Amino acid sequence: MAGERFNARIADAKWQAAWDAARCFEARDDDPRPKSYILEMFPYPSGRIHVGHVRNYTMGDVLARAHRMQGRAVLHPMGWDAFGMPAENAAMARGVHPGEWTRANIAAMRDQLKSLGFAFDWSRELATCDPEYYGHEQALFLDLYAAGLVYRRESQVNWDPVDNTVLANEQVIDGRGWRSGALVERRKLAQWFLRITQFADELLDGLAGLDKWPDKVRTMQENWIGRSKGLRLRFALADPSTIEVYTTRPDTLMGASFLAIAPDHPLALAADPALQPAIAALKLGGTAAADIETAEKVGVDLGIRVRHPLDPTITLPVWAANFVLMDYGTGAIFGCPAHDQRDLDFARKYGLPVRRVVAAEGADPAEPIGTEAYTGPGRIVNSGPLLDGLAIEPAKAAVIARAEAEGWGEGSTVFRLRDWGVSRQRYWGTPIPIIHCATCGPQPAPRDSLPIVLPEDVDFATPGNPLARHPTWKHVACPACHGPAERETDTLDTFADSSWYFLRFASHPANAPFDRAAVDKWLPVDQYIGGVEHAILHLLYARFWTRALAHIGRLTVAEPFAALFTQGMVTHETYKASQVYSYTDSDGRSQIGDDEYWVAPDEVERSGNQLIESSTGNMVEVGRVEKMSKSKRNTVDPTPVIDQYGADAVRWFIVSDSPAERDFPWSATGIEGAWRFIQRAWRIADTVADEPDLAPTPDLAKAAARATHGVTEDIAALQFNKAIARLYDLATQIERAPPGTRRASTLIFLKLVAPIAPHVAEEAWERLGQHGLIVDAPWPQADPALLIDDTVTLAIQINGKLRDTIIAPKGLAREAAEALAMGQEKIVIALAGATPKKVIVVSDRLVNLVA
RNA sequence: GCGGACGUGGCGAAACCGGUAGACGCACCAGACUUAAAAUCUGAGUCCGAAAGGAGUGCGGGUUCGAGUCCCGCCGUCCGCACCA
Repeated sequence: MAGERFNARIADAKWQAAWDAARCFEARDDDPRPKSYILEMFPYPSGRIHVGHVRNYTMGDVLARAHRMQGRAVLHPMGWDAFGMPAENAAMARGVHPGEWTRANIAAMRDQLKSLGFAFDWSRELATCDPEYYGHEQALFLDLYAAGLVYRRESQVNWDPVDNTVLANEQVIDGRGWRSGALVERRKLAQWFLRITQFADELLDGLAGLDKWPDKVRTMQENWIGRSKGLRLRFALADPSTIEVYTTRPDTLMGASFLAIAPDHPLALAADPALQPAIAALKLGGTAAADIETAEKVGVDLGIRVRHPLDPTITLPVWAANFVLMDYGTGAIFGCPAHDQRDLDFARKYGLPVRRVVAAEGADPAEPIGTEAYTGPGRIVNSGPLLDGLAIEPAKAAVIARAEAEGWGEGSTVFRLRDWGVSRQRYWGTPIPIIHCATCGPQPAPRDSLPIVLPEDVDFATPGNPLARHPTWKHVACPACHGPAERETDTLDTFADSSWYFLRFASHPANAPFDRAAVDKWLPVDQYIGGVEHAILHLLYARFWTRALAHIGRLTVAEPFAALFTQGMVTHETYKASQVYSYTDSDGRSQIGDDEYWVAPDEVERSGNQLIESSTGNMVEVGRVEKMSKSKRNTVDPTPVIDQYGADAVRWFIVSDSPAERDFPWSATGIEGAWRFIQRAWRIADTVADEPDLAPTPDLAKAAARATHGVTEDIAALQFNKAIARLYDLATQIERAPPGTRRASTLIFLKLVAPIAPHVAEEAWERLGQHGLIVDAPWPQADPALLIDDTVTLAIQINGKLRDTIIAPKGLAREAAEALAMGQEKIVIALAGATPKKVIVVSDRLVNLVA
């Protein structure tokens, strides 16, 4: 195709077929070269690929392809996180079976991914909704069960009292069920838990070794696990019983003015029947932390009084309160309004006393607390001889020592981290392999009954879990007594599916979840890439499963992801149109109103210097650049863009400009710019192909070496935007070099481009008469001698302000640099005969004359 | 509410360890080529100012010969919060 434009449509298909035929991207377990496991977080098959996926997988692909050219054995797999709520929502809304919906989505999305030419090892593809996958997950669950890492207890869920169903947090909108609109309440249900807290110390301490993780993610996990030292103490009631409370601020104990317990605390349930309706009202609202924390703090005085452990003459009232949860700690707290904002708000609302017990250094201990709790440092005041005058930390120690000596409490380390509730009252998930028997209790399902497969004939006409109401599925014999029993109808949280998929990619035997030797070869993942929204839950759960499997002897590796990269979101301008209409108001007068609505990018067109909506001609205003979302209609489907510009332009654009960890604004003009560069890269090769092959000029050889060095570093650091800037530079240098001297540099250029834009690189490689595929070509090496410049530009400053620059030999001595600077005409004029008081010379950088 | 980040031209950004702010790209403008357009190439391009010069990295202070970078205090925006994935 000499002299013609690069035809992406033809080239994309041609080279994708060539890579397929050569099975380029299949990883071999017996490959002796150094391994590189590159993994992007696998997608939920929601229907279509969105540009966020394209960004994520392009980043991983560039790295995988570069590593491959650098001579490593690369494992770069892809699969589907295929269980989840949207499939059931589709089933309810459209009557399609979740499995059918999911598999159709997978087929469509796989085609889309293939059209982008990603170097995936498709032979290892998996979908978590396949019994071949989730059966092994059930086996692993039984292993954890046998190791004592699984247990069952009651826990709160969002309950919709109209639909009689459990709601996910996202299905609770402003405290109401999303379908019924009923006020949601918190209700208790027996549920399965994984004992992640047993690994709390390990998971926390293990973060220190993850030096290739972003600091922010490690900090978030640290705070999430939240190891703290505090005091578990008991307040005595009038009768011999006690209420147990946990606090991280035992130093403020003398500031306690009330106790608050969860509305479902045994004492609250045992309170005066007349109070029960008020107590029940405290359970309204969702279980999400943000809902609970931001809801108005309300409570009910239970009429119970407890004695203060440090001063038995003080009695404190016990309240039931909506912000205390039975699931956290002991389900009871002591309120110290002076030094905790939430307690202060509560105390002010109900007229409870506020007693300052901490004062800043030098501040008046009698200074009353206003509307803001004091949480800063200082000394203990108003707390009696035991504590007054102590700093906070010694005061904590003193209270703990006293509690332990007198037997009413003990110091303890607690974690913010709670055990992982994995039960979901839903159909489209991995069935929990447990059988409930009225006589024997819960029994693990027999190994030879795995996989326990989901029934296909289910109905979604009514809310609730279709597994529970299926006529036959749950009825089985008890494995112990063989009497009639019932299967667990809860399914596993989909986070369980994504907690070990990276092991199954490394090794996928039919008769076991994975093979240890193969996993040991490939793990840990050398580079994991995904959205920062997974910084806590998914990454913590995956770390936990890996550690738990190592703990029970199934694995050697303890940490699954050696390096983590969290990429930013793809954003787009939003567009709003307005529709003017007239109506008659309640007084019978005619009025003009206007409705604003969102317009999709492909419905916006330019008309003069005005934007209009194509279908209606309504005026369109450009709104903020925001995360792509269906509600704002600012999403872009990559497929038409690939059809128009080709895979390379899309890949090039999506990793250009914005640093990978930051948000990336997609724009129609941006993709055109990328497309122009792909054409330019082809044009360079096409032109150079017909030229003789003479030695490059020194300048071009240097430019190619600099680009090689820089691009290699930039790709390794996932700084694709910088690599791309260098490639633009090198393209310019090649274009400006004398014809006939640029063949070698062009070949280097193409190799450097290949990981990002592999199709045009192959086409150009072939045009230049090279044998074999460029994906198999070795990565270029930069000659270190070419990276060194013999001249530098020195900045000359007066009082730190730039006055001139000079080109000087590299490594110039400070006296010579100073003399050179002082001799410059601009400097002589600026100094006007004055002698600098001081001269600062930074070698090969600048001379600063301080006047 | 709690936790974590981010903030540099019209826009996306770059700036090694505190040392020439704005590389590279997008958009825009001017020019070349063309009968014309597209494509391509060349150039201008932070702001104020005619220029000399001055100001300038969210805002206010500080450290330093020198601050986008370090410190203190604000403001704004975004993300996560355990049943969304």
